[in-house]
Amino acid sequence: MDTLHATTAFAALSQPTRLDVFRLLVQAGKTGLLAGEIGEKLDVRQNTMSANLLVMLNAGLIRKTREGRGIRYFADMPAMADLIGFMLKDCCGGNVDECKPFLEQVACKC
Amino acid sequence: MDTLHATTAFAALSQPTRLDVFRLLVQAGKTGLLAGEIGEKLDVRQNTMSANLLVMLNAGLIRKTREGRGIRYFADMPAMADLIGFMLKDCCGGNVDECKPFLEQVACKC
DNA sequence: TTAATATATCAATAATTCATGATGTATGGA
DNA sequence: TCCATACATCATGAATTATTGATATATTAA
Repeated sequence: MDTLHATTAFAALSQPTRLDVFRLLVQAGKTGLLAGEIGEKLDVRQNTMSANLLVMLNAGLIRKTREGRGIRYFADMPAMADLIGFMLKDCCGGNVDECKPFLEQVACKC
Repeated sequence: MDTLHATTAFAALSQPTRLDVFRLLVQAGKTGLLAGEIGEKLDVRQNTMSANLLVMLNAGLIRKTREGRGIRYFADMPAMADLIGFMLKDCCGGNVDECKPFLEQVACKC
């Protein structure tokens, strides 16, 4: 992870449709979603959705596999973990006490 | 946190100088940094830095307090925790086993 | 092979974002 | 009060990004 990869990823997340797509895929977990399902859920035209999915693919935020006529998309969780790690590297000046309440707030609830 | 706030925050992080600023402030912790110090460390002109700091302020990623002639900036860690929480809401389809390795990767090392 | 379905690509316009020079404002010191 | 320091704002042109209609490609079914 470097600044270029990170800014590209954040740019991909900085557009409402794409952020919605990413959150849907995060919630879908390993099941993922077909491109058509995503477009239908979010009420976005086919070519617009395709362009947005490509932006997210290029940013390394999502992955895809063909499935018959459709293409199934997944959130790339390790990539997201990398991104968060890069952003928060050496956080809080290395002070654990300062950092702890932050970590508790971030922790996943599932 | 909603999609508008989140996309605004990600847009703020999608530009190299601003991402560098945020990471510097994360590392600075509660000490923060003066605007001038930030510009000097990153070799960015005064008005460009001021504009970029304003974008980050408006995005809710950083805070500031006046200190004599200078202005001291800080990363807003609770806001960042909110943002990450919004992005990862109901992650992994609620499946703890699927989620656990992700959490371990994200965990702060300090 | 022909048609239908699912998705991707292309070209073009509209909108947004960026860095910069110039200038304005706030604070502290002489 | 006058000046220097520290930072913010404004206006502008250049570059990037987003959406869309039209079209192309890949897969499956008839």
